[in-house]
Amino acid sequence: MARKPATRHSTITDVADAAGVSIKTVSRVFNNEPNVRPLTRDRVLAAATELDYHPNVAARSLAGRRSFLIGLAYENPSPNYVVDLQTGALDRLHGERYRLLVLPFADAATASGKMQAIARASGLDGVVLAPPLCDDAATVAELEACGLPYARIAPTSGGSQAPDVAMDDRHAARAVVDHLAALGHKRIGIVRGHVTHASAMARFEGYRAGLEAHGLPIDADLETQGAYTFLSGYEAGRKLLALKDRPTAIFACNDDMAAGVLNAAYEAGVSVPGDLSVVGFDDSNIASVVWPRLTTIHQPIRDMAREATGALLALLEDEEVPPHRMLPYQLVVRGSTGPVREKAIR
Amino acid sequence: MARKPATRHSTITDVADAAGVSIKTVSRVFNNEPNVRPLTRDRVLAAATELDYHPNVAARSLAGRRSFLIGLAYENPSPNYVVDLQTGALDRLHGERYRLLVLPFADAATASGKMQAIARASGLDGVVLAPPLCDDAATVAELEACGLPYARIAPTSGGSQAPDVAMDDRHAARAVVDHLAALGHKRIGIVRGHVTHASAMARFEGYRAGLEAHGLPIDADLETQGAYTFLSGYEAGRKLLALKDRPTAIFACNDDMAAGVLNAAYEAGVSVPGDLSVVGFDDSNIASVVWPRLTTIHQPIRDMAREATGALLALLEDEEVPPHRMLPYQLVVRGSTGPVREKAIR
DNA sequence: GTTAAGATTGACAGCGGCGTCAGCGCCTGC
DNA sequence: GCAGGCGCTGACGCCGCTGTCAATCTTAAC
Repeated sequence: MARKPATRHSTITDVADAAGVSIKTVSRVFNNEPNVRPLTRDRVLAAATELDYHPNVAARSLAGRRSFLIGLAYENPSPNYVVDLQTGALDRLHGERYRLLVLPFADAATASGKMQAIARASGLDGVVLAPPLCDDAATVAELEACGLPYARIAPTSGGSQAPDVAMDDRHAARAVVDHLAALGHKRIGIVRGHVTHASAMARFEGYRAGLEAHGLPIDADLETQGAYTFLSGYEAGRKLLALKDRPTAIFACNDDMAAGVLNAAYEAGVSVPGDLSVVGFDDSNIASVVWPRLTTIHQPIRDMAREATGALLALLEDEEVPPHRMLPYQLVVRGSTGPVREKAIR
Repeated sequence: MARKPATRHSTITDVADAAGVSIKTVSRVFNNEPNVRPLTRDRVLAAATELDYHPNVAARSLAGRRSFLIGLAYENPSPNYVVDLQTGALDRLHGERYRLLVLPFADAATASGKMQAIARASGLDGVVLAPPLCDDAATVAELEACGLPYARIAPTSGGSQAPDVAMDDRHAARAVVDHLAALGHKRIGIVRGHVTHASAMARFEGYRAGLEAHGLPIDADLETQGAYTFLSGYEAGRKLLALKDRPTAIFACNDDMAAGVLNAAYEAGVSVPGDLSVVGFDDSNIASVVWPRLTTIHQPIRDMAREATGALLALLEDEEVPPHRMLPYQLVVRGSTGPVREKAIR
């Protein structure tokens, strides 16, 4: 076996002896149980500090039948997204006893059926599900079936009474159209997101609702399909820019695709934002690294992850949990959008 | 407490009873201990399958005095880097009993002194240290002091006999210069990395060595200091492009800074790669998202993380561990570099 | 056929906590 | 002054598994 530290850590028995109480009382103090006289509590705490006592996680897990481990499951390939997710979850866990296990999956199919095995193998107390995994029926059903508590981030499918934290994709997409319309754009193209992401549909609906609200016609030519990847955005951009009556603005349903559109514009010699305004979605770091920087919707991913983790903790502690929460988004206007040029120069 | 699954999981005793052996024998089978007759082993395995038995992690940890948890500690802010790191570590852990806890730190100062507390609180068996944290003397000393096994990824400071896996930064930087020199560049600027990253020094040395090898003069004006951030790259780029005798190529010591240089070039009306070649380092996804795509050094981050994790596991299992490993890098040539233009047009 | 060295197996004592329940002192109400 | 109730505390039995060590069974050499 591995080399062990020479120092033997003190145990609950040591503390009990030092404080002149029983181990049960020490246990009470460390678990914030009621019915411990303040004086006794202080004695225990003092002894614990003195001995540098820290409860043994494994023993607690074994006796208490809970691991204090929660999983963060996702299948999103974007590093920025993933890190935001993790950061949010860790934010919430900071100072708590719970620890975080990251559970990346290649895709929903991979996750399906394995969730329970993983949860058991790792002894998870609960799971936070990020999109689009949180909308995978099989995965959710599996969790329900084995009774593992979970919370979801920005789910779009219902049918679960687990708590969730979301943002209003539809409304945000609508805000994008409002922004473009205010700049005078009348031909606004869209690069839709991957169909397996339910958010893609919400954004698309918001786009259409926005057009209608501004009295703009809906034109199927302006609606292209992407897959949330840079390449798909690039191709969609080429297609849109090749139209005889091309759009003066393109709304890509995430930043990666918006970056792709930007590239298509460079290639076609279309200047941004002079001849074409481009809007992304997510406010990932890509948005600030391309030129010009992207006008985009800032998704509160980190906040959502934090709140969802909080909801899961509440669930685990048998506290009251609000079933649904909606967090605000933000339209971040940068250099990739500008007023429409009345007479396009070319 | 949290709602518990209605099903009670079977225990080692159940399996032992079903197989007609003692619990110790079951334990032997599940721990791959020697001296179990194949026939017995099969009986145990069959019973375990029948009962859907899975060893209880907490009990194992408590009795075996090891948690099967390893930490991945880093302070690198780049999501791409972080995710590569995690993916590599998880790659190696796949199929093992060990699980991964991610331990992000804001900076080395934050990590220092807390490492031991975290390790104890979470019951870590060992830690994988990523750069630049792995070069933080205080952190390393702390781990040594408390006897916690660890492995390092791409360390540049010595003084530790812990295993490490690295790549040859110096040689890679040298390869960048070779590439540029082969394209005819004679004035090659550099945007150095943050001084706290020891790799920054190695890359800088490689750069200088490359210049010397090609008989190119060393010019202090061409050496600028960045901080591995987009913004610092942008500013360094502006500075270099403002020189009266400006460079025809710029080597930025990471991709973020290279993206910044690209932006500075756009602003200055300098075309890339026509008037200026730009090279990055890391091959993060930024390299493929900017325009033109970056010629860069592909760092085998994922591979290094995988190997370092493997080394740590070997350490934990008391196996033989090669103290140092060096993994190959790769020069990825994309659109941001080209032959020097004899007469710059401007 | 006998015997010592292995190979195989099991009994049992923890690992370090938490849950249960009983014990005891003190306060309240009558 | 007494009974009942509540607040506080401790004894003790697990939780499910691994380490130790002794017991038993094989196997191979003599």
